[in-house]
Amino acid sequence: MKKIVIVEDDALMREELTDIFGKAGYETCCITCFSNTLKDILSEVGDLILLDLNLPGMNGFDICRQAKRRISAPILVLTSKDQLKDELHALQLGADEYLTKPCPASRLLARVENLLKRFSGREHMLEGDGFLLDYLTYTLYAGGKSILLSEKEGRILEELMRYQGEVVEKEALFQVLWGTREYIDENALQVNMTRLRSALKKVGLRERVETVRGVGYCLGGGEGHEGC
Amino acid sequence: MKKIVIVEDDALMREELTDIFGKAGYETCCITCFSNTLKDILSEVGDLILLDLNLPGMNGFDICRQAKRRISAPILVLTSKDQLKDELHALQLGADEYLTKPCPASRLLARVENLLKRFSGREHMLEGDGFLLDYLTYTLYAGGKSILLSEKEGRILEELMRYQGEVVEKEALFQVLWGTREYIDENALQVNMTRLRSALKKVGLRERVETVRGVGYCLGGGEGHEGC
DNA sequence: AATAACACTTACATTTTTTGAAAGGTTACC
DNA sequence: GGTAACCTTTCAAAAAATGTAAGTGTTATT
Repeated sequence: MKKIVIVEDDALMREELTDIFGKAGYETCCITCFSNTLKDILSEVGDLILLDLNLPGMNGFDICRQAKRRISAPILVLTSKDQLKDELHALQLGADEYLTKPCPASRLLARVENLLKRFSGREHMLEGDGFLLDYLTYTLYAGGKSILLSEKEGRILEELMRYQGEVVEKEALFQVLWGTREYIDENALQVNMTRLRSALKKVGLRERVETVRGVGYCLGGGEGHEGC
Repeated sequence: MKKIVIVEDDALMREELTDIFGKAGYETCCITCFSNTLKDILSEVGDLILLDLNLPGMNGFDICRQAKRRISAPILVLTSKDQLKDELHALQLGADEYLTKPCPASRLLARVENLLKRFSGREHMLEGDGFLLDYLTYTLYAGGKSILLSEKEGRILEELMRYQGEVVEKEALFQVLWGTREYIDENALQVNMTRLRSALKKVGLRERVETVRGVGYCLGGGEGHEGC
């Protein structure tokens, strides 16, 4: 049973949505407190996020962008903002569908189903800037190609992607790759980093992994944006 | 450069679309003769199909459904049919997006970009009944899981999927796996078939590969439909 | 129901791939 | 220009994929 996470501040609307999806055979989960919305969304494991943009005291667009970076579930924005520029903005930030209220239940359901279908099999995908990683099999998709990474290569890339734009310390990578820091030669990490870089190069992703001397590594976007 | 296949009977509209996408950096290709539309669509290798539903002398819905079965590119329906039921119908038949005319160029472009992004990395996916196979890396997606198949397992499944519902002869599989029939023990195929089946079972796909005694193997749907 | 032909499964040996150690080269910074 | 940090290549050990072998199960025919 697919689970939908509903992020909507209007209690009445929330009830209606819960009802619609309940009847259609979905499990739902509502976020009702908006003091820590993003964290709450991330901690709920759902198959689709239904997001209102008009949330009390915060920017819905920001939530959309941040959530998209961290989770692989599709985001459907359902909002009363019916301006074209809002739609374009939301889509650009990573929303996968944009519907305006009022919206017939049948359309909503059809679009939800459509999204879920499109994303089926993608539950384990992390999105990077111009590429995708399946972090179960370490399959890397980019530039119309797909290649397999070895476990170590894949695990490194996964970690860098989860903190995209931030610096991941070498210590953290040791922990992730070997579960410990002890008895591991630093060179082992470097060798695997070299291998990852050359794999990335094979699919046209050059110069993505930056070295931060003395600290660790950082996955940058194609060209300078971002920065935590 | 991404290529968009435009299926639209109004010449003026066609010109406008070509212009819009051309300026946005896409390659376009228009189908102008509608005596053999489906075949023409299938023979064009594009990254996205832009489909009008009101085509002379034929049912746009049918085209949508048929095309979806055969190609992996996303289908965007752009039509003047603004009835909700048409939208639902098209989405159900496999359309990936549904927009009604008139549609601002910016919205069209945003949605197209969105679709292309969603489908990037899926160029090498074969669709089965309830599962997907990346036939470059032999990554199998099903039941919310993804696993890697070994080369032989993957190559067998790929072949069976390409002739889904039909019987694939053992001879054909020998050819596909080893490039020849000679000097290969039939048991080698059987062992790999066992391994494939157990891999399928791991992701919840039981009893999919049927044995046709004396002839070969056949990939059936979940339960009885299809048939050569 | 006995037989023979075909299909399936498991264990093991061979080959291939992944991985870390070693050694030498390169780069950034004082 | 010297030093510390990082990168790269090569090689050997460990892990995974694959075929062989041997035995078991199933089906069709008599």
